[in-house]
Amino acid sequence: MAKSEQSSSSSSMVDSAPRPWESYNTVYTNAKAGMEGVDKEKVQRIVYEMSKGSKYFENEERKEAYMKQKIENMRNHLANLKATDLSQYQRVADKRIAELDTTRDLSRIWLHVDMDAFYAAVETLSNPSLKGKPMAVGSMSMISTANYEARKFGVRAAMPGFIASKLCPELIFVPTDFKKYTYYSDLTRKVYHEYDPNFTAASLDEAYLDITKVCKERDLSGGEVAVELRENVYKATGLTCSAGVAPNRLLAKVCSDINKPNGQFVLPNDRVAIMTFISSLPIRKIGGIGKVTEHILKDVFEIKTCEDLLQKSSLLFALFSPSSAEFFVSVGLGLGGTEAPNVRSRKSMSNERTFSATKDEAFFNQKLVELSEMLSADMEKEGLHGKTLTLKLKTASFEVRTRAMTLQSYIRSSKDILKHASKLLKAELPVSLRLIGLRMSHFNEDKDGSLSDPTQRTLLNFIKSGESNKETVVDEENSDPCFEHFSEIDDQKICSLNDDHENLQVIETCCSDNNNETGASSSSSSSSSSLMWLDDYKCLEEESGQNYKNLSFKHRMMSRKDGGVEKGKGKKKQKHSVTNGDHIPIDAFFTKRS
DNA sequence: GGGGGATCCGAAC
DNA sequence: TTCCAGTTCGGATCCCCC
Repeated sequence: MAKSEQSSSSSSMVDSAPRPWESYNTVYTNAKAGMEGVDKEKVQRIVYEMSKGSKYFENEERKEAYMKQKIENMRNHLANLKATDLSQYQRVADKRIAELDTTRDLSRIWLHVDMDAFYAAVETLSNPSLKGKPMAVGSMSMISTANYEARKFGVRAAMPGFIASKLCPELIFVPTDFKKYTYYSDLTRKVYHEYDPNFTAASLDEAYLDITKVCKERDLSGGEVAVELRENVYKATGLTCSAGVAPNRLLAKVCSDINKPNGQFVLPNDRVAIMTFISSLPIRKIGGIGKVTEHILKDVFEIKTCEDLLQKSSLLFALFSPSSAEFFVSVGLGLGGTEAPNVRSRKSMSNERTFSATKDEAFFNQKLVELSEMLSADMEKEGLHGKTLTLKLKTASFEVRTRAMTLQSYIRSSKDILKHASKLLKAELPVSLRLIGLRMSHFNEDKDGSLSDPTQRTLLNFIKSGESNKETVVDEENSDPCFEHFSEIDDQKICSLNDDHENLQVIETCCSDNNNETGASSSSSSSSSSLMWLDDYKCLEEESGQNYKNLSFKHRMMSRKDGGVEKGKGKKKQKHSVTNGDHIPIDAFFTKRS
């Protein structure tokens, strides 16, 4: 454990000296595997002190103020809700929760594999002298990943190297070598293929496998398959990985993080076990809930765990869009994707480069030439032509701007890209920039003019179209982009057409059953003790000292007195006034400042 | 009023 | 000393045009 040599640790600090770093929340202070026991306050202080006064810091402050305003607006809106509105939203929420719960599929066994500190592990493999030493892959400006020795100092991915270096002066930097990582990634994928030929690679070091079939055929449990697969990955690569086994992908992903590194966790295909597991799970553990969403849910609704998402469901339906609210409650129910995900077609392709801030237009033009050539080459590799070109700029003050144009015809050549990109850039001059990027979207594949895989059409599109036999090329513009999180929910919409719902009772009964049931079991220990999450760390139920089992829906938020809702005023048009029954989309709470 | 383009934000790795 | 990435995708709103 890294010891703080200057100030004492947060637990023993009792003086009232100002500690401004406490409110400087960066992603670096969020717990990540291997970072248990890190002196969070020390990390926060160092990051704060090294960032203070920089343009980056000023931009972070702007973003923070923006988020605070948004939270304030949401609170105001919450206060304006009438009791009648709330009970209406409660009915909507309860109905939806009951519908979602009836569509739960416990028939599949999903496995999520995650290589341990992948880039760092590969580098150590090719240079064993790095073993046991704190090491990061990346440069002084940015780190891609850090090994577990470095994480003990608070060093982690996406942290600038100079800050990491301050946190851990002995830190060894190794430049990134994607060729190497791709080679090892391919080796792991060969192993995955043996267990599920249709596995989904989420990145170079992560994959989802449906192991239902292999479990059945070989009469093995999910945990046994995971053990074997991890051994085979190790044999093939010399690298360790962690695995999570669960009835759906969302839960499998959460599970793979529990016993990292070189461990695994199995969540049984049992409703009670799932509800118990999910109930005390911090919302930030869920893929799709990041820093901002976590902040909003905590500050506005006092939602910290997935159980809270169910208990505050009426408020979520009142203040978020239906799709967001549905996502939140489905998380509260422990639902996730169980069908093999559709093969997705590429939506966009981009590249961008950061450099020292400058106003040099000749330099900008040179960058545009390079980016155009790179983009053109990448598009050629995949046989794509694009119609919409987006120029991305980051100013010296870290403000991000995008400027897009949709052309009459599809283009690919670097000459064409450059011509249009230059036009877009010209309109922004003069400007001091630190990044330029180009993105192409709205593709037309040039192989045969159709999408390569007709199954790319999402179920939602299918349902929405109301046509079951349409064989024409999918119109990408009409496809709903939200199937990533909601595909399973969308599936469920098909069977959620009846209006008479007493199903809530079912949930309450089942949840109260939790009182006497075990939640989850670790494959290593086969322990039947319930797992609790406290302050981002897991512990046994007995350790928590909290009663987490009450999933009752009785705790309803009381409506508060009406108050003025300040609407966003900014570049964009103001939203229409709030009317009864209308949800407020999240961005409506923004008060945009240029 | 709806569709689609433009823009921005959030998230993940 | 160094001084905060790159890529991709989805959600949502605004705005213009038909």
